[in-house]
Amino acid sequence: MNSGEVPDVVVLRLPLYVRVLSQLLHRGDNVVSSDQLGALLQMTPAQIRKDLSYFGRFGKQGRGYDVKFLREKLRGILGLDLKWPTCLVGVGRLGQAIINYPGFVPEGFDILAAFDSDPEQMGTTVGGLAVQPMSCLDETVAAKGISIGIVAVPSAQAQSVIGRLVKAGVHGILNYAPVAPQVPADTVIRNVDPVLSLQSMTFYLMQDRGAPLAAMP
Amino acid sequence: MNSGEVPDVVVLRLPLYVRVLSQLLHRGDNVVSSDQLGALLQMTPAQIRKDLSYFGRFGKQGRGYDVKFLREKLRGILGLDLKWPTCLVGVGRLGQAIINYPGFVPEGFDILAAFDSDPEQMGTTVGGLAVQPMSCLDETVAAKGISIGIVAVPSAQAQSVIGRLVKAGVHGILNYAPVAPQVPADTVIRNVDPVLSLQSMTFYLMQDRGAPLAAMP
DNA sequence: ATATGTGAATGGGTTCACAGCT
DNA sequence: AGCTGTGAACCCATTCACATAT
Repeated sequence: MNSGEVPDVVVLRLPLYVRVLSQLLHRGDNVVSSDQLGALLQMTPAQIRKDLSYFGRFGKQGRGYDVKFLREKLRGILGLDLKWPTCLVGVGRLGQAIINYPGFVPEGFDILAAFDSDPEQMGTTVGGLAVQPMSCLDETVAAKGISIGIVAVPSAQAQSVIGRLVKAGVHGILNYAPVAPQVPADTVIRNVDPVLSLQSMTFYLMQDRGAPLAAMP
Repeated sequence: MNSGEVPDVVVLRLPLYVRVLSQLLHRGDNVVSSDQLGALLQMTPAQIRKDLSYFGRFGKQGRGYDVKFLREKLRGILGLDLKWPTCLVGVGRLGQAIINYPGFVPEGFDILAAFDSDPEQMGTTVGGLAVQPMSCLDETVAAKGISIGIVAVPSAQAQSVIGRLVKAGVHGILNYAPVAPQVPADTVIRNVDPVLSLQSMTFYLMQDRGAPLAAMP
């Protein structure tokens, strides 16, 4: 077991492992090998074993990993067995889609408050939450112990909103605005940016003209 | 100039450069140095210069880069000066949010068709597009020359929908379903997965308890 | 027999540092 | 003088291969 620093790329892969293990559990599989996991995730068995070795020894030599056990361990390491109080800033079309997305809550990310700077939004309700003005942000974040902020405001406002969230005590930001915001070193930020994804995809699509689709017989 | 293989990480960064250059152009800046770009993107100047060197020599020694010129070059390399016919599969809440998102079209990604397997959706219109049954997929993809598919269906259907898109001739997939789909080697896939992002974030938030926020004086 | 856990080897991306151009 | 372009050095992640456990 390696108790040193864990590479960021490894941490990024852990949730993927948890997800596959959940699927296996659902199917009724009790044991998996790193070979099987590798096939499901399209990665080498060695990488999976190495990744896991940063956190402990979870397998049984000759057998493999107990699905339920490994899943619980990884969930604990990631803190997925906890509730994470979350808030949303920006309740436009995108914000509404986010708050109504049924995938966050079952994973422990409870959106407990919604904010918007538009006076017209005040008094309205989104996903069962009363939309609050930005002036309530500090108080609500403190009162509800909110540690994660989801940012769904226009690009021009994103940086300042993120600054306010951080100042209010939020340490994690999920940003949907197409910008590269600056945050303090002790703040974790993740950007959801489908346009960037598409724009790097087209590079490869361009090369494709006449790519090896299938060898002629 | 290095005409060999370009690392994938470099391609992933190019759209970021384009975006910053667009901002600079908008502000009226005509010239930038790799130092300035590095400060804006929080990366080292050396990395920016190295990245660009894979594609050519775009700067002027002693001066820096002409913003407009570099932006045009990078847009050309990525194929962003082209129109990319795109389709959407899945017009549920998420799909509707995607099709109404105003960020795709101005970047050249035109959603020209929408599909859904739900019979109740047939005949309805989403974002100005008539929702088509899945049986029309092959024909429409061919007829409109669609090369990119956006997948916003439930997890259980995602893999089969992606398979159908690929078979229909689509070479790029933007997948919103929380799964890790398998695609042929000549197909490019990008996953938009905010839950995974949050789940790797909590690992660091957990470590934070008592983290170095500021040194005591 | 079979599959983990892990040092060692490998490979690839980032940073350095300086030659070269303006 | 100032900043790019780039081989070389460095660093870190992945893969290998085998000792080890069941």
